[in-house]
Amino acid sequence: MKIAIKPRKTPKQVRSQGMVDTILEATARVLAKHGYSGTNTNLIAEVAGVSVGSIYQYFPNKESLIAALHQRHAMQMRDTIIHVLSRSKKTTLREAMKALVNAQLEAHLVEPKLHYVLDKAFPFRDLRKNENTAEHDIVGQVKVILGNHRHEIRRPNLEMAVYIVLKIIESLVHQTVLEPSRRFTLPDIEDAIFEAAFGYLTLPIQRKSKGREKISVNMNLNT
Amino acid sequence: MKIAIKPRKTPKQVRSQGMVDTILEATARVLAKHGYSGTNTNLIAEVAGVSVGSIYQYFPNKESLIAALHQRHAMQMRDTIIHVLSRSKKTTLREAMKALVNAQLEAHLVEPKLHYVLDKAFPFRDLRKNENTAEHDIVGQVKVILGNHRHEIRRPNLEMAVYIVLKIIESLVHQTVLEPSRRFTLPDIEDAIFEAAFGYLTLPIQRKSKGREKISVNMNLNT
Amino acid sequence: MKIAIKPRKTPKQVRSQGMVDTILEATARVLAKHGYSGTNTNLIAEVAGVSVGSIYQYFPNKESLIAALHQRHAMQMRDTIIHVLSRSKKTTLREAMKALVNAQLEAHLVEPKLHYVLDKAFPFRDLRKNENTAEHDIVGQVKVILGNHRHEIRRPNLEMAVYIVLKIIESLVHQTVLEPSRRFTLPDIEDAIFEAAFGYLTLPIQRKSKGREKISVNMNLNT
Amino acid sequence: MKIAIKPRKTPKQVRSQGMVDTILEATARVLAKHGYSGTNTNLIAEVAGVSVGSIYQYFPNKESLIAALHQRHAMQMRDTIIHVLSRSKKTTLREAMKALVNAQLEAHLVEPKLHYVLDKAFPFRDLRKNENTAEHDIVGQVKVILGNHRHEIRRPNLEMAVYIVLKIIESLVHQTVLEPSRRFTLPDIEDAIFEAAFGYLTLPIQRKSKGREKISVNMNLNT
DNA sequence: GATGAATGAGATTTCATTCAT
DNA sequence: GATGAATGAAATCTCATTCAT
Repeated sequence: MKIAIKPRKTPKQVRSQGMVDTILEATARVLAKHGYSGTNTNLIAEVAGVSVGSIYQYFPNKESLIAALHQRHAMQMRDTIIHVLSRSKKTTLREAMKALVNAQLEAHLVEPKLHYVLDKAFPFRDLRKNENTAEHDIVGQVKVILGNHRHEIRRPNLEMAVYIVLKIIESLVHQTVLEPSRRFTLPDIEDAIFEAAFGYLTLPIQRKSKGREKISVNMNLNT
Repeated sequence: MKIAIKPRKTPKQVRSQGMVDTILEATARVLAKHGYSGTNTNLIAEVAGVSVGSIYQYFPNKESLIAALHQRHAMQMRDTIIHVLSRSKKTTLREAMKALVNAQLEAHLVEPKLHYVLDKAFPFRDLRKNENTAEHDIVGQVKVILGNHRHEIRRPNLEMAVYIVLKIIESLVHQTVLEPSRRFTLPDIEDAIFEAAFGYLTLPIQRKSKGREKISVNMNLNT
Repeated sequence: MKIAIKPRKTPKQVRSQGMVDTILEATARVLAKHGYSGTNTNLIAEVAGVSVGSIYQYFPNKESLIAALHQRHAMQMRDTIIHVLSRSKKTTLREAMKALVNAQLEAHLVEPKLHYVLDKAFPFRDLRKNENTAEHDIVGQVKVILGNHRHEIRRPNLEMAVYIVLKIIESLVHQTVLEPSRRFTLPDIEDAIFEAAFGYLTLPIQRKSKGREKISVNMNLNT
Repeated sequence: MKIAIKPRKTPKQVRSQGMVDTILEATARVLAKHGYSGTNTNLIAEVAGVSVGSIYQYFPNKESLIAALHQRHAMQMRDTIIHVLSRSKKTTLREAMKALVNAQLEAHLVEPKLHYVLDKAFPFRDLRKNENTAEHDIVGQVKVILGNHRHEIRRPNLEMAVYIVLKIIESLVHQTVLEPSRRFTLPDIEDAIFEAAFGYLTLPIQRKSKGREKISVNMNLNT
């Protein structure tokens, strides 16, 4: 079960980079069309108009191929989001949050089916570390923006506020994109996502109710 | 790809029911330990201490096996949540929401790795219908509770409020359980999830900003 | 390059043992007919009249299959040799050595082409350890026999004499079988092998010539 | 399976010859390090610091590459042995045989692992003809030397004596080099090899035992 | 009903060889 | 000549499913 994940070559020649792109593009198409378990290297090669051998010229195995695709998408998303955020640095918190929600949603709506597969069907492992760079960059940007509006925010811990706000947006965006509601329109949902994020940030502090029972369940995931 | 999904028989004999349980239990264990792509019927049979043939006695194929497991978990979760909600019908909105968050979290913390797989790596779309019964029940309960506190809730569309609140809680709970943060404690995250839900419900209405640009991306998932 | 070598199951049911035998038989036939590089699992399965899957039911990979065959042959040879030796325990050293040479030769002449491949084309690794049991048994028997005739033997170190005598016989037998001479008859070669072994054992000791230059080449094989 | 075996060209340019050497050197290294089945042209090219294409500039296929290496080694060994033998033409039989054993051993100790592969894992039968020139030369030299000491040698057939003596030495040297004994020192084994060869040559003739049963096994290798 | 050995289509991966640059 | 990306036939191996016992 232990498999190399890194790409076999990091090709720097123009020709090779084209090959890698072609392969990843085909992988994305196949993944989006046939789902994870319907995806196989021969099909990818065929769709890419390339021979199977070429895939293994650049990726040591199927997993690394999907991992690379995953990483590429994380990067693309980060770029989109960072770009949008940078445009809204000087606006109100409200506008900034709206822009953030909108950016996330837009980024995910580009290839929703692919996102679905990449996100849902991805055989876990902690390849997610690949995303970390991307996520780290996003967190940094958001922290700056929330910092700029510290006085409007009611949460005492800014670090946590950033974490939770991003999770709220990310989670709801995923839900929206992956299992779109038939009952509500996208703009309405977009508004709702914003309201959840903004509501969280601005909800007045409440003194803790004492005596409330707390969870004491074992959270060990390594069973 | 067209496969029967319903279990082959709905055994009522005690012994058979035991067999089915044993198999589902093993499936859960294997799924949790090896992930979706590492799960195969022979392994399940081995872990169950049963022969492969017996699996096919009760399930027409591998997919139906996982579907049954999925359904079982949805039922278990529904029961947990309904139970908790029923206890908090007459309290404040705040307390009800806290109870709801707590119930979801508790329900998911029981077998987090399995939840991860069932939720993330689940390759079917349509089988989700299985959950619908369960989800429908939950939605009904929550609508009653929110209805009981309609005056505190600022969202004009109650249907949507129920949908979004449940998604907020579900999404954040999943996130929390599947990729637990190392930086924040579980109680703090639990509070944050509550604040997101409660903040959303109670955030004062804002008149729509006019001229805001709207998303117009094609959301068609069937490419 | 690290591959499990042990058989996957050590089947004890009659049915399974038959399968394993069928597979090994087919492997031997294919190996003998097509050589190592012409041997592949599909061909073996075909020749065995069995499906590929069945091979992998009992052997984790191709190598282990050939290793098992190797081991089986080592065992068979040991049995043959031990049997012959046990019949000649009370004869003269001369007769015992003749019997030993004859036994080795006979054992190897059964399936010479297979021996060729198994011995020559075997991808090294130290799977040879499998043979060790067999070899150990043979060494033991020969030591007893040489011990019975200690007074006729001129070599001071009996251990070494056993080692060298066995190597002489084994080496020459291999040579004879694997690349049969077109110029000399088998009986003549058999006599010659005996004479080499017997000559070695009975050659009068010569006091070492001093000052002779010795080899000082580095024998490290792990480059 | 029918493949041209001769090198594609016999390059006489200095540069080309350097290329061929580089390739053969790399082939030797790879073969010694990874064994026959672990050897592939891409790896050879990489180790040689040369492109695969260049290999096919000089060798029509992989087999011819290994054949060329094989031939080169046979030549090198012949040169070493002929050289040593020529120095000991006028000495005693004993000294000559010791020199022969020593020469063989030395020649093989240079790259034992490579010898192992070339000797053991070599999959061709017919290519051995390449060696024949070399072997023929060696046989000739040894025949001269044994002829010079005909009176000391007890074997009636000199041709056969030469054949067997060479086989004894070659076989035991191979054994020694390929699977070095942990129990005996190299000088002791060297002495033993000499004793085997010398013992064979000088063992007094014994009148044939009459009624002894002879082998009558079919030696046909072409099954 | 239960069993599990057997199946074989199909997936993954390798590597000798070619050929455009 | 030299290069090495690309090829694709062929090899290895997997695993859902069947069926004789």
